[in-house]
Amino acid sequence: MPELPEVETTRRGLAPHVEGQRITQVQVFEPRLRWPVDPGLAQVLTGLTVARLERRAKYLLFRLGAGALMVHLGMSGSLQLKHPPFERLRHDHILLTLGSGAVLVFNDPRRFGSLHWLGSAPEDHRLLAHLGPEPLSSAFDGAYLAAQAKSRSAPVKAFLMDGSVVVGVGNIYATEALFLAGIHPRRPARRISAARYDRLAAEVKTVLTQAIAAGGTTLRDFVDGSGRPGYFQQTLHAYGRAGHPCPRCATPLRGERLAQRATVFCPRCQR
DNA sequence: ACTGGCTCCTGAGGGC
DNA sequence: TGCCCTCAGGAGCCAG
Repeated sequence: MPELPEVETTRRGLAPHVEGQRITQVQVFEPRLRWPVDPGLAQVLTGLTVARLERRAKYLLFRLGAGALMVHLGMSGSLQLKHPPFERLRHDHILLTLGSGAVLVFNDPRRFGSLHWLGSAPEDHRLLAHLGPEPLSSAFDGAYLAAQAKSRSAPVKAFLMDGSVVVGVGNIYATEALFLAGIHPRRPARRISAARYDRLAAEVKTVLTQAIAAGGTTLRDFVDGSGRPGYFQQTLHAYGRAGHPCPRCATPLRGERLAQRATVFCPRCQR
């Protein structure tokens, strides 16, 4: 399920193959995604050239002139570069043919992903305007987290996964960062010291950086721009390991539901 | 200003 | 073998 490392892995893999390329054909086979695909998308994109492929939060931004094509992979989406002839697979919803002859294929079984055309000032779009800082930027640190947490009674895990606080930290990496920082996921956000937030911010950066280096986490269906899976799942300490011994103290890890999400933690190490 | 719950969707996996 | 049920989850949205 794509979180920030998976989206960044996709961006890095695709960028050299799409930047500078003209979009020569757009085929929409299934417009019913998280948001309905604009019926005019094919018309507006055709003929434009991709200047740069960027990422903001978990959104990919294909910069095209003054505008941008914004793509979200949802939780089962992938963008792959394919070379004709190839067989269109089930759930291949949208195909973008490039001047090079390669085809960018958007596949998404659960259709939680989306494509938007942002005609001008992309960062002002309602889906981007209220996002928090990037977790790997200098704007994100313990002091920032502590300040944000001041009036928050919600569990720290929900706080950490709130995109208006910090972007890109989904269930897997929130679970891992809290484990590494030794913080109980249910602890109210405002009841955590500044020193512990320093540690948490550092662990978020560490786990995301390592996951990017490993090509992301593939639990079921994530593949990068070339169809390759990630292998960070081999490094997970807590996520998906409920009932197994804690890697640190061997106490059985506990699995619970928190804010509609599967949550795993060590009842002894995490306070 | 926050918080928690609901919603979209398909496929995997377990039980029988 | 096959069917049915449950679960998984990103994140926008809404009611309280």
